[in-house]
Amino acid sequence: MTTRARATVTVTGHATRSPRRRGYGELTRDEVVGAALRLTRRTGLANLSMRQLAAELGSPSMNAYYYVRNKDELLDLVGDAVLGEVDLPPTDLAWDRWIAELFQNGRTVLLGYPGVAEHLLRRVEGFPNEARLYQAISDVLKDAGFDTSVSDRTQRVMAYLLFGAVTSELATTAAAGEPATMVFGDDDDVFRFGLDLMIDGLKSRSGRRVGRPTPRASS
Amino acid sequence: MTTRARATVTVTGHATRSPRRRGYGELTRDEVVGAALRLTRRTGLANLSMRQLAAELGSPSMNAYYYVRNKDELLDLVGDAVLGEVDLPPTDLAWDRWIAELFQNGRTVLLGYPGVAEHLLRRVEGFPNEARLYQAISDVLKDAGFDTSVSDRTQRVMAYLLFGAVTSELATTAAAGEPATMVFGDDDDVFRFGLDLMIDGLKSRSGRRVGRPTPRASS
DNA sequence: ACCTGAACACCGTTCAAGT
DNA sequence: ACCTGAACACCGTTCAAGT
Repeated sequence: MTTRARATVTVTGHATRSPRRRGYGELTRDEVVGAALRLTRRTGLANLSMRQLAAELGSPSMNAYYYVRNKDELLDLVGDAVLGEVDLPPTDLAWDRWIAELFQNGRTVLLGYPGVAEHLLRRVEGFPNEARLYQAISDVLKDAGFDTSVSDRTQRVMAYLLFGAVTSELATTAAAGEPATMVFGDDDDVFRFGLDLMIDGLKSRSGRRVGRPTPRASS
Repeated sequence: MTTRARATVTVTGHATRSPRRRGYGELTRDEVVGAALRLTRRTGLANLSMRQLAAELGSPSMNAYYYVRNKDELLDLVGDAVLGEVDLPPTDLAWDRWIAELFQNGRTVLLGYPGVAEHLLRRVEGFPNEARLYQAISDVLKDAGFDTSVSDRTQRVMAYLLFGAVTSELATTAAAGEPATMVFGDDDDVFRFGLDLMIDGLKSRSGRRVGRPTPRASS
């Protein structure tokens, strides 16, 4: 039913242009999302307003609405673009290490965009980069011998852990003076612990495949 | 440093009074929180404004600010009051069943107050009802033979799962027409699955105590 | 001690009007 | 096709002024 095609925004994020004033017709949907990404990195999604976005675009008013139906759609695009920055671990890893690494990559990326994890918790639709990640997880878990019901539930449950952890971590570090001065290197620890708990739980399911390395083929 | 004592709000939630106009000096901090709880049940924390709160209190303007420093403090009180509605499972359960039941209780309660799980993700301070829950979890895990480093991390990680799951579930059911008509009885399934994964992971830690029922004493 | 109501500086969104 | 700027209906918060 969506008329306007949903472009696979692959904005480079930090690389895009600065607040310089635009001429007529020089703006694109990707630049709007790019500006939103920059703003999110700097001040967090919670402090991103359509008016600040206009300022970041060098536009005197609300023409971003020409490229985006409403703010929520913009945030969806931002969220999916951020997911696009999450690298897939090398395919020759054993499934348990692959999963752990993927979600740790996800955490690192999301910590750089305050508020995005929180938004992703409320918006799960089928955006392209999200679909890419979920497909990859499915493949890996299937190769590891888990059936789709296990793999579907695993990815949802790990996403809850990831988004929940990042949201909470960002909130508490922000509450105690912005700089990374905090004692919290143990946030990493806690997240890793949660991941391990789930992975160990998976291993104890479908009994075998506990110690076996199971390196997967390249195709 | 906090001058005004933080009362252990134990508001009954659904039982408190309706929008009738108040006289002079009839308002209390607990009634403010009670009104906020009612509003949250009905329309969610996201749609709770200080002006609507005033209306719910039958007050023509912003006198709620006399009882609450700002909106965030109000939301903290609401959050902790909601946690106060979570019942502790009977102490004669084995630790793994106790944990599972507690978090399922938590999920049920939080699903009744849209937005509260999301708020709790950003605010972890030492409120009384939250402290009660965390203390209870610590005790149970300690009795089960886990050391404090495991138990501390476990409760954080399970809280992430709980708050993340509830936030996501509420968002997707809200996105598809409010009534509980959805096919999602499997939200329960997914959450239970995540809980089991973590509990199984715990069991595979400190090797033994896998099958043993370990009923705990009454003190 | 508690309550009022107007004010300030913001929001998201819409829309006639411009080029 | 794209951009503007004012307008609408909201926000959270503050504060002089009332009782």
